[in-house]
Amino acid sequence: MIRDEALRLFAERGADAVTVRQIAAAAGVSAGLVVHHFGSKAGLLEAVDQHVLGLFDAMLAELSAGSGADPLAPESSGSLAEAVTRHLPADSPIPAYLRRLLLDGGDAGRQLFRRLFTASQAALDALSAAGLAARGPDPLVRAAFLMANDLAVLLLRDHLADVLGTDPLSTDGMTRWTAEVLTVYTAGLLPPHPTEPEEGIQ
Amino acid sequence: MIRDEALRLFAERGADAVTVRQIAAAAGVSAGLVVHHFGSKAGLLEAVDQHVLGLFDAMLAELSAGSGADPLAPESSGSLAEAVTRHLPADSPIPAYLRRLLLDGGDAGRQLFRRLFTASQAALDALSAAGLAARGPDPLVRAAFLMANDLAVLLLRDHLADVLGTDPLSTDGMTRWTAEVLTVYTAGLLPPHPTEPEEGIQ
DNA sequence: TCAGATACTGAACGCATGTACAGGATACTA
DNA sequence: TAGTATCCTGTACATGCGTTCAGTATCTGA
Repeated sequence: MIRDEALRLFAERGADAVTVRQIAAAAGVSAGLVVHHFGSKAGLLEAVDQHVLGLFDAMLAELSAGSGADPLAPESSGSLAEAVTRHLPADSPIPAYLRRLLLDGGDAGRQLFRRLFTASQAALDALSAAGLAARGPDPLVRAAFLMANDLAVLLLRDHLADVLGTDPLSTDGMTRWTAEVLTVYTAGLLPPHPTEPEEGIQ
Repeated sequence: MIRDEALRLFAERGADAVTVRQIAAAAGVSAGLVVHHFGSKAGLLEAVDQHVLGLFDAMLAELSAGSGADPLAPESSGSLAEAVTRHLPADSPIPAYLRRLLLDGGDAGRQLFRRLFTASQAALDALSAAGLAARGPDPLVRAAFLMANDLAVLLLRDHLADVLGTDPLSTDGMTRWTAEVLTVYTAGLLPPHPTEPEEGIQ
């Protein structure tokens, strides 16, 4: 499928760096056909954007539905990264495309971010209502902070994998990351007992 | 100066989306001169990369030196965003360029990220030694988490400004953001008293 | 069977790009 | 004042881009 190959290449290199001819070659067709089906490269890009936004909406819906069912599970803190890891194969181009969408994507990116922010606010409110978290002195900023922390994993995936030695979106890496994040969110950064020294790890 | 105009345009639109002719026009010279001075567009890009990396190193050095002097100050938690805000004019293209460097920049980006990660580890160690934070069960991940949270402000600046109504790298926005982050890092997300309901704000 | 829609190709076009180059202007040295 | 290095311009060129288009194959329905 032309659109899937375009999605993969756009995610990998960015839409500007990919030529219509490369997409056509990857899909095993001629460049003319790509334009014939989508009108133009911009049309193709928009089709891919809409496709990914659709997938994402489905994921987000399932995520918030799931958190209603079991708000005590760690993933109900609204972790997009975890939802991505759980619903998508390890080599899916979707995470990278979401990244591009948030960073380059003009209007689609803003739409996506706003939807995420609303979801993050709702998640924080739900946790607060359940007594599992406080909305804090500045709930808007707290919701944004939690969302930004979550997105950072997506945006910095490659760099983090580089320094940590584990892809943070793999099952193992996610577990490791989530455990640490949960520790901080539960008790903050402070040591449990100020007089008792920490064990030195690494 | 040609290099400064290139820096500004690269930061704004990304290196690939800027032409040598645009840079030349912005600097008030001919396209030929740009190539004459820097050999090629790639050479210019490398020169700008090195320039920004140099500026950044100076900032990082001053940051860690400052944290040694007063490790109790909020900014000594190693906040890159705050260092950027403090040392650079509000309309500086440097934050946006750092963003591009981390996201697109191949080798320079990786270098930058590694340097940041090392600094983050050192900051966490220093805070731990001072009894102000724990290295946690997985210090590597904790250092990465703190750094990623910090970088997220840089990477998502525009989107955050959009939903919050304040540029998080402005003085006001930074104050607001830092206060909330410090609250979470100090006490976690949990409400101070489980039975006592939160005040509803917003 | 046959007409018409649809899928598809390959060549061509205009355009913008990075770069090369020949030469003009300017400044510095002797 | 003459020579020379440096700064700088405008033109030109090859390349690769998105897109157009005429034409061919393949499928669909009556």
